[in-house]
Order: sequence, then structure tokens, then C-alpha cells
Amino acid sequence: MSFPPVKEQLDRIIRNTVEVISEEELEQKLTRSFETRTPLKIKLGADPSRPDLHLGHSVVLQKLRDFQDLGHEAILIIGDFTAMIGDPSGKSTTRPQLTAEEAKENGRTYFDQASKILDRKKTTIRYNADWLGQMTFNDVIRLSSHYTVARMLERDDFEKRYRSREPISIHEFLYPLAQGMDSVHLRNDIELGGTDQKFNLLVGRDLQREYGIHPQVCITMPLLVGTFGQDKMSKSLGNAICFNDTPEDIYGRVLSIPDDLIETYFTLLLPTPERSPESFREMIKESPREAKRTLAKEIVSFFHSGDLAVKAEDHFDRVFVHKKAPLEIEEFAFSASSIPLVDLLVALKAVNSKTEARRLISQNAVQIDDTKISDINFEVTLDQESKTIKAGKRKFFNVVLKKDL
RNA sequence: GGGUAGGUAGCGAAGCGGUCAAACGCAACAGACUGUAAAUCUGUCGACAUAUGUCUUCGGAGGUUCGAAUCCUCCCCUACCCA
Repeated sequence: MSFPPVKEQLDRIIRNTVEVISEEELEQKLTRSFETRTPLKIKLGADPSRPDLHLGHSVVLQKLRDFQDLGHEAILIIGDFTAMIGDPSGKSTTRPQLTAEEAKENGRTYFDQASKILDRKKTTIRYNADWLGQMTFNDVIRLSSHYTVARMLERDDFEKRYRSREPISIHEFLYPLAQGMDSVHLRNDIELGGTDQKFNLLVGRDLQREYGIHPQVCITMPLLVGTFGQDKMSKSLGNAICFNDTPEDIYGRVLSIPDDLIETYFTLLLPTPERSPESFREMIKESPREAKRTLAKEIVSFFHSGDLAVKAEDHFDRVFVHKKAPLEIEEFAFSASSIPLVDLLVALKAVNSKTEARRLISQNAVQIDDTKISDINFEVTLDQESKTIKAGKRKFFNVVLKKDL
């Protein structure tokens, strides 16, 4: 095994990071690895209770990929153990409790999606229930004695919750320790995470030291801002773009980001660009519109393909710029030849209730074959010719009369 | 174990016997506008029926009242203080 020169590795590793704790140690580890021709072990934790990966995950996954490209070993830890415990503090919706099978299954889905970025063959998957599940109560108490309540409360979100008098369960204090135990068990050299993981990463570092292991270097990556430009990207905030979204969705959502986010997205989301940062800064200045379209297309190409990116762009122009129906619309057949529009919309699941259907119609949001319908009591006559129903901005359906058999 | 303050629609937060399907903000949805699914402005935002009608909601279960989110009883949950 041979590696690129240490300096070259360092440059690539440090690109886009927020913090490396510490750079000196990183350099030492790289040097030792270079001299002994031993790959470093890089750890990244995955939460299987949320198996839908979005662009925010991609930032840190790309960093892991950097390490793989440099010849190091990527270890993806699926946190199935903690996911099985869940969160009994009444907020079970935020952290659902999973069965062992679900956790395994979600772990697989996670890995499948992550493979869009990682080199599948060079990735080791470990499930932390394998070792955390073996620990006895004794072990846990011994582990807990390494940390104090005051130090736990240093963590930003604990402190905030404590101050604003929101509940914190004891077991939540154990999560960082459990994650730290992963590092003790794996003896990894480096751990990656978003800036929100800094505390947890440091706990791992401390614990390794306590257990007589070379402490890991902690590398934090920026949290990607979501499509509304305010908070970090997160599924529950609805501002996320997911790996599994359709090309059309990804394209459209990227276009909807605020202009001042374009540059960030370029730097964080596209793999080591041939372009210099100056070149796309120039491009953005010249035409934000074109820059964003390029960005959107490249992101779609990355997650799907170039062809689909072109298609997605066409679709977008067609539906949103020119306000025409998309080329491909799902078709639904009905056996009744005449059906109230309100009932039809419910049957198509375009709306959740008849009241909502009426609301849409009275707001001029429903069209049949490009004709706006504003009569709540409108009856749709179906025949063999398919009719195109548009409900709101984005929902299109073709409806036909079911053929007699 | 004792005390205090609380639990209201997806979230945050008013209401404290009728005029409450419940103010307001955020989110969501629609219309206008736009390079955009952004921003902005306007409207909608429990369900069913559609003429100002009916039904189910304000932690849970009972009760008082012509009438309760609002009062009483018990229970569950959360925060803080005291032990």
C-alpha cells in the first residue's frame, strides 16, 4: 500500500473542513501511516432511525470519500444499538424506537444511498449493537464514571434545553458515551462529523485516551444550510433535498435556494471541482440564474445521470416557466362516466378531504385540459380520451373511462 | 414524599363559563408576480353538507351547568424548588 505525499493528503483532507482537532496530530498520523504503509481508520457514525439521506449528509460523506481516495479505510458505524433504545421521554416521534430488524434494514438503506458517494468496496460497515449490546450494567457504570454531569451540560444543546427547562433523560447522557465507546472499540484514528457532532467526537477522543488508546483526530464539516436559507438542512424542517428524490424534485429544489447560497452549495456539494472557486464566483456574479441552473444540473447529474439532468431541466422549464403540463403524467382509469370533480380529486388523492378539494377549486387552482374550473359542483364527464387534471401547482393526473371488458 | 407552574390544532403561543373550530406567529396550501418551487403581496388552513346547518377537537376519565378549552374530582405527563 502506498499513499500520496503527506502534504498533498493534508491539503485535500483540510479542504472544506470547519475544524480539525488537532492538525498537528493529523499530520503525525498521516506521516506514520505513510512511513509504515498502514491505512488510517476513519470512522463515521450513521443514524439508522433516519435512513433518508439528504445533501447535508453528502458533505461529510464526501470527506469520507476523500479519505478512501487517498487509500485509507472508511468505517461506517450504524448506530443500531441506540436506535433500538429509542427515546422514552414522550418525544418518541423525534426518535422512533426501532426493532433490531428495522435497524438492520435501515442501515442497509443508508449504506445503499451512501454508496452514491462512497466507494462501496472500500467501505467497512459495523453495527454498534455488536459490542454495545455485550456490555453489562457494570461496564456501563464504569464507563459513566469517566464523565461528569457538568461536562455533559457543556454540550450546547443540553445546556440550552436545561436552561429552557425542557426534559433531558439520563439515557441521553449515555448516548455520547456510547458513541465514544464505538471509538474505543474500533481504535479508529479519525472521526468525522458535522459541527453539531463536535461534542460527541470529543467524548470519543477523551474516552480513547482513558482506555489507553491513541486519541482520535476529530474533523468537523460545515452543516449545509437548507433550501430556505435559514436553518441547517433537515428532513423534519422540510428544507432538505434527499438522495432519493426524483431528478425533477432535486432540480426544482436547488433552483429555489436563495441566491447567496449558490456558492456554498457549489463548494460543498460538488466533488473536488476542476473549476476554481473564483471561476464560479465569477459565473454567479454574471448570471445568478445561469449559475443556479448549472448547479442544479450538476447535482442531478451527480445523483442520477447527465441525461436525467437534462430531462429535469426540460421538465422544469415546461411546467414552471411555461406553465404547461409535464410530458409524462400518471393515468388513472375510472369506471363511472360522470363523476363530481370534488370526488374525483379525493379519489386521485390530490387532496385529503372534500373540503380541501372545494377550497382548491374556489381558489382557481384546478384545471381540466387547460381550462380553469371554478364551479364547486362541476361534473367531470369521462370517455376514452384522457383528460388532464391539474390540481395546484405541481399535481397532474390523466383520467380516462375504464374500458369495458 | 411535599410544594409551585404547566399540558390548547403540524410546531410555538393566546384564551380562563356562552359572541371558540378556538386570536396571533411559523410551517403548509392556493392566487398574483418573478429567472425560480425564492422574496413580496393576497387568500385559505378540523371534517361532512354547502343558505347563516351538523359532527368530532383544547393531556385522560368522570362530574357541575341550559351551556365548559374555561369550574370541580381523580388519574397521567413535564419543568422548577424543598426533602
